[in-house]
Formats: sequence, structure tokens, C-alpha cells
Amino acid sequence: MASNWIDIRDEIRRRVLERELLPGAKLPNDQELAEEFDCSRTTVQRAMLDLAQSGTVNRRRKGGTTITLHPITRTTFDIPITRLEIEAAGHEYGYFLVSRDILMSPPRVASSFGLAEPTKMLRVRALHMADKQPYIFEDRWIAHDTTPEILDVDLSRESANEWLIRNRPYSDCEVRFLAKRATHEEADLLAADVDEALFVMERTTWINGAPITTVRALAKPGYQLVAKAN
Amino acid sequence: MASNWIDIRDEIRRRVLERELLPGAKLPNDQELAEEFDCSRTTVQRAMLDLAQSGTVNRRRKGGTTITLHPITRTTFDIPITRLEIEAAGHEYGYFLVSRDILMSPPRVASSFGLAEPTKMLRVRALHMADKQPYIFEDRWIAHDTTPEILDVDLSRESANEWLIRNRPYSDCEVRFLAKRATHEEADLLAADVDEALFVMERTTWINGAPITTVRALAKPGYQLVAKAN
DNA sequence: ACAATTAATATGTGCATGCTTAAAATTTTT
DNA sequence: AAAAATTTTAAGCATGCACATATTAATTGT
Repeated sequence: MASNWIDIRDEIRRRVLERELLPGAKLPNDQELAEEFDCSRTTVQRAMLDLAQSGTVNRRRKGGTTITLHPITRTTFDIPITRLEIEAAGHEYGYFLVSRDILMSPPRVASSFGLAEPTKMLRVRALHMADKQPYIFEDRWIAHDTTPEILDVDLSRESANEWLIRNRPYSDCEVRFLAKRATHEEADLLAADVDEALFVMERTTWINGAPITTVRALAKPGYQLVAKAN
Repeated sequence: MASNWIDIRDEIRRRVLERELLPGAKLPNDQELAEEFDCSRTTVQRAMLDLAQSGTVNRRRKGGTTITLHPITRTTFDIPITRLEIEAAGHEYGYFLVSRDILMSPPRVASSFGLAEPTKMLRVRALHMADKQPYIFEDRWIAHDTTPEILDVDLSRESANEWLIRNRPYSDCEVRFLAKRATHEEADLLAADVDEALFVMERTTWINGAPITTVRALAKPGYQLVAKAN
């Protein structure tokens, strides 16, 4: 008779799905649910924690538990290291440094860090390849004042991304997905047509508020990011 | 002296950040950590649950807890209902039905449901507008054999999405992000240039294995999806 | 009428204990 | 001796109970 937390979660989820519980509806409190499901309040709590994390319900102390008013699709994407993504797909990984310069960051880059003023940064552009074919082109800006060691790294051998992941921890990360038309140069690098639509992943990282790096990764035409929701 | 679960989580996270714990490293078991942090195993378990869900550690019964070998960027996106997204941004929402037909689904659509054979489906194309400007164009296919009521709905007044959300629960959902070049017609509808790069969100839903709907949403030029990771 | 205080209530946290699972070690079988 | 079946055991996982904390509502004081 007594339920475990997964049964409870699934049953509440079913009630939401079957419209027995409508968006905005208030659930009985944990104690009452525990009686209904013939278990302790802890077990109900465990189920509710999961439902709250998946965005199905909202919980507020004293306010109780309510079904999320406006249904959303909550999706979790794992963005891997490009080399590993390529190798996991069974392809041969290749890496090619396109350019390495110390430049003033353009407004787009400064603003992605939330900075008003452009600063001098290390800009690294590189190409990741799968089975000799272009896969992802990355255009990276590194705040070398917070990570001076990067200036001594041979970036023609290893991608800045992998060096940074091994050596420069970050505390905050912002991710941004968008689409962008290929410029002449980008089309050339990615073996794409000019004006081809490219899928773009931008990532910016900070350590305790200080900028580390921002990268715009342009994927080859046809690239897709897939996830299962719910 | 005794720690709470958030302190423990943050301390483990700090050790990973500071490279005191390297990728692949094995953590002490919950019992030992409980002694170190002067608390019960349950409290450690709670911290570890959180770390596992954020992708920082992997836990295996008997195998113990290890730091994730290949760091990934795990990001959670909440994709809202378009009307609410527009209204939340303080814009006036507009909706316009472009077409409504019963057609054989093309291979692309059949395969997104995992079906080999094309079937007859209801195809609805509609435009969502923000302050009279095109915002998102959606091209939707609905399996009307599993949802026959949709055939009686006046889709010139309400978007199929909102009707479905209110009336047709789903159990599984797949999300896909990509970029696509605007065709003449798409450019026209979205007030974009031909060949403009469009950000595309595709969502396919099922109820217990049976197809419900698949939608390709083309966002206006400049659209971005943003999330904080970690 | 308004602000400050107090009470009530629902969720959150921590601890103790027992259960479940998967890897490793052992035994049995072929 | 190798392979299959079994037992052991070391980990994480789940649950029941008691207490902490936040938020709302009611009450009291000015």
C-alpha cells in the first residue's frame, strides 16, 4: 500500500497530465498527501523536490504547493568539449589555430562581459575538425589580465578551451544560442556557402565577477543540438 | 562545527574549482565525508544529490562518487509559451493563422516522430507577433488521429500550441535547436531578408509513444536564447 | 488607521536506521 | 582450468521522525 517517492511523483504528474490538477491549482499539503499515499512526509517531500526541480510545481513555505501556472518546456543541454564530442561520434579529431593576437576587444565582446570599456585581450581563432572536415570554428577572447599564463601556452597544439578547462576554473557561465549568416571568411573556414545559416553557441565565463573568456562557436551547416525534455 | 548540505556542496564545488579534486578523482564515501563535515550521512547525500544533478559528480552504487571526468556545460532552458514570452517583455501579442490543411506529412515530419510511413496530418502555419512585428513563425503538424478534437477548433483565433497545452497532455518531448536559411516565403512572413539566418526551435511531443505534434518555430532575425549555467 | 508583535501553518533540514544495488570474491559446475 | 553461478560486501538510496525556518494571518498597541 505505501508508496515510494517515484510513485508519488508519477501520480502527481499523471494528475497534471490528465487535467485532474489544472495550472495554478493548489495541492494538499505534504502531511495530507502523506496520508493519502500512506507514507511519511519525507517521502512526499522527496517527490515534490523532484517535481519542483522539473518545473511542474512551485513550492513556497507557508504558501503551499501549486501547479505551475504557465507550462514551460524545461530542457537540459550538456555541451561537451568539442574534441570529445567528435571522438565520441567515432571521428578523428583535428585542431587548427587560425589566428592569435592581442587586441582591443570590440564592443560586442566587452558588453558580453558586462563591461562598458573595451580592454586589451587575447583573441584566438581556431578550427575543430572531424575526419579532416571543418566542424566548429571558434572565435575566442581571453581576459589575459586575469589569466596571464595563457600567453605562454602554445595554442597551435592545444585548444585554448581545453587549456582553460584544465587550468582556469570559473564560477559563472552564461550560454547563448543564436543563428548567424556566414561571412565570406567563415564560409571559407567551415567549407560552407556564403550566407549559409550557422548555428552559434556563445559562452562567457567569469571567476567571482572577473571576466575569463568569451567564445563564439560557429557550427558547420546542419549542426543540431538535441535534448529530451521532461 | 556541523555543516549543512549547502556548505558541503559549496565546499566540494570549491575543491573542484581550485583543482584540489581533479576530474576523475574519487571522493571519500558518504560516511567518511559525514565525519569530515561533522554531520550525518543524509546531509552529505543531499549535497551529493545536488552535485550529481548539476553534472559535477557521478555516483554509482558500490562504485562510489567521482568527479565528472570530462567537464561539460550543463544548461537548463525554459522555453515559454510564445504569447507569454511576448507579453512578459511588455509587448502587445498578436496572432495570425497563415494556413490550415490536411496533408500527407513529408518524410522530415514522419521521421521526427520516428515513423517510417508518412500519414495524413493537420498542418497549421501561424505567425506570432510582438507589437505588430513578426516574432515567431511556426509550422506545425498535428497527428489528428490521436487528437481528433483539434479539427473542430477555430485556429484563426487561438494558436494550436495553446489549445494543445490546455487539452492534450504529453508524456515525452524532444527539443532540437538549429539554424536555417530563410526561404522567400519565410523571409516575407518574418519581415527578414531572403537568406537571412534564422534560429529554429523544433519540438516533438508524444503521449505514451503516440505522436501528438511536431512544430518548427522560426524566430525573427536577432532572436537569442539565453541561460545561466552552473 | 497603521505599525509592531505574535501565532499559526506549510515547507525545509538534519539525523538515525534499514534497504537496494552492483562490484568483487568465492564456490560450484563443466 | 575456465566458465558459470552464488555469496559477500561496500557503496549509495530511501524512509520515518523531530526540529528549524519562512510567510502569512491575526492580534495588539499606539
